[in-house]
Amino acid sequence: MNKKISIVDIANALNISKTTVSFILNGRAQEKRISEELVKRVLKLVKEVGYKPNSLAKSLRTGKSNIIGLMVEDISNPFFANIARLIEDRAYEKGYRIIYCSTDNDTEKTQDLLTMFQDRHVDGYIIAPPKNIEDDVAALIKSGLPVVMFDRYLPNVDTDYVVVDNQFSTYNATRHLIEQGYSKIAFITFASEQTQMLDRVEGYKNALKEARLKPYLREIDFNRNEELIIEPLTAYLKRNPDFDAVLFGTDHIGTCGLKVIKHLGLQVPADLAVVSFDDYDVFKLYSPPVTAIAQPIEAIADNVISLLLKKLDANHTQTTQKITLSTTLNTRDSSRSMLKVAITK
Amino acid sequence: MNKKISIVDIANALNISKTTVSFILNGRAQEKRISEELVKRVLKLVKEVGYKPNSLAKSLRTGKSNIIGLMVEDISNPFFANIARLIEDRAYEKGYRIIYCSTDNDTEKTQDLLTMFQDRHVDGYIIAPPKNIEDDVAALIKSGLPVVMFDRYLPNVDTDYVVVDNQFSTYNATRHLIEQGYSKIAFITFASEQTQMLDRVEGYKNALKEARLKPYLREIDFNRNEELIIEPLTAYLKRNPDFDAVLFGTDHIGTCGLKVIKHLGLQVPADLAVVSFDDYDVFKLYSPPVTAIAQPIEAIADNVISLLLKKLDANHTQTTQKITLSTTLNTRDSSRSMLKVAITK
DNA sequence: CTGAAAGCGCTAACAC
DNA sequence: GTGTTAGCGCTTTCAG
Repeated sequence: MNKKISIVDIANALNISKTTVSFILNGRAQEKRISEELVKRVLKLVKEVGYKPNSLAKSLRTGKSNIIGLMVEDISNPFFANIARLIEDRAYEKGYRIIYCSTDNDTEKTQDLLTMFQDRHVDGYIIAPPKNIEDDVAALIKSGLPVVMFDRYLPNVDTDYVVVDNQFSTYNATRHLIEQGYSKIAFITFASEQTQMLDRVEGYKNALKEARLKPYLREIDFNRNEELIIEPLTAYLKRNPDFDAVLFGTDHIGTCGLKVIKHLGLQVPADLAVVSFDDYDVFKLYSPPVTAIAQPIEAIADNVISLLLKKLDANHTQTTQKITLSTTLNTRDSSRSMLKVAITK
Repeated sequence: MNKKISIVDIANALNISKTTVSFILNGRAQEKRISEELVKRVLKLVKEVGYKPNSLAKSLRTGKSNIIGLMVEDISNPFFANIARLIEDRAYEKGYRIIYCSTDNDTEKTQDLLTMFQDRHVDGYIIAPPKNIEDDVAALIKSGLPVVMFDRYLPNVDTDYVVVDNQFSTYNATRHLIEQGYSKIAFITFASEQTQMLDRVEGYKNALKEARLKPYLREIDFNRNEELIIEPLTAYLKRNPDFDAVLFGTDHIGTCGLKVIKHLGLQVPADLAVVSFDDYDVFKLYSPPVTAIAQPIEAIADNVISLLLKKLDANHTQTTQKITLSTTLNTRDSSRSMLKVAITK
């Protein structure tokens, strides 16, 4: 029923024109010097009948929607789910609605989604971009749409983004392992050509090079089926029983890694010290607790949304901003030197 | 640039009417007996210039959008995040896009979101309903919109839903604890008047009554700030050192519970046996592994989406369907009788 | 087979 | 101060 009431209906009911109603509803009554009394009558009727302007039509006309499109890699990944949630909250406070989608790191799907967002007249875009999406994003930006990226960025596209200092994070974590006396340190991560992964690999390698140690890098193809991650991981660890420490490149691979370690019956850190990127409950609750690189999720969300809101603001005369936040290495027993662990026991 | 091309442009370019173009684009060329040659020319041009029909305008006209609105309680909760992801996948295969939002169990926010979905001409709704939303959902259904609920349902609204057998699940889990020799069994969960929670409490109570044991129910108010869950939980456990087992009502409270248990230095299951609703990595990886009630996430997602697609289908002459799926109790060491644990060691 | 024209609900010049 | 009117881009009846 509500749905059928249009601005015309309420204009007719009051014997005025829909323009007047439109002005009043859009807060331009003053400006248009519409009598207060009329304004009241209109507002009253609107309340009474529960009239809601059809925002679809509005968007069609204005090109604005108060909706922000958020594209994460995979909403079932805790990192993205948490960020999404925080961004949604912040946006909601400011009167924006968020609609999100998972890109699955699939370029085609992302393009498709981008198109959908675009002709849904989304006002702004927050994207964790998959590969090969440069052109599409560049086109978006060129046509004046506000875009903010996070988690990773596109080196060849000049746009605002919020990322963490991936390179330093793994450098620092690796150094920590070295300082604790480990020397055969593997880095196991997902194969990816995206900035965040490349940087993490880089940081790991740098730390090892500095200490004149040999790197052992294993990149596993991502797969939604966990078995297909666990299997090569198991094989790799079995094939290299002499590793004394391992650094996992993401929370997901870290979790899989723990399963493998548990299954193989390895003692942490005696047989193998462990550090993982991202810090979640699994790591905190594991025995022993796992050292982890914590990303500042709240700060990421805050920065992303305020960057976007700034761009959404009428006077967007600013240049692009690239924000790099730092992570925290939460050291726990999984990576302490075996000596110290023995002592504290 | 793409954005500016409209159906008129392509009609003009070919010197035909936009009607013809529209027909061709909507696969009604045959029906309208448009020459194959023309069809080809149109399609070719469309490809060339990369014309995409503006779906906003299309929706305005047809009232259809091929978009499904999905409202979960909190997207950062793994249960909902996983379901959302699976539903998104299934829908995508069928040509539907999903837009999701978190209701936060906030009635007002949900109403607001519902309105947004509604005038975005969402084709169907998938909702994990918060309380006091009966009227709004009833109105939705009354106006002929397809609605499917999941995780919980509204007893007073006759609609399709997919839930799990909550009552039997906790009954079964509690019985398991009793069989393992535990007798002072607490049930700790979030305060809620929703069907899923009420059923879980009921199942727990029934099992205890059957065994003539006393129930110890503690309902904690939900809070986004984990501290405010951990604190009362800690207090409750400290106040009742004689509990020999505890059943947690959701994954979230289960995770918090583990933190508390770890912090208090309690041995599981010697000091306290543990079972939790929902089965996630944290429980599998904990030492000892935690017995958990696993919800059939894939089946829930499958059923939800196929129910909705069925309703979306033109001939929706069917009555409402209420689907209740069963859970699986994955028994692990956290709830084995202490005797057995000793033996297997 | 194809085209003219109405209209989805709203906004914003432009007139009165 | 208020009303008229022309679209936004598309679908669809109804005439040719």
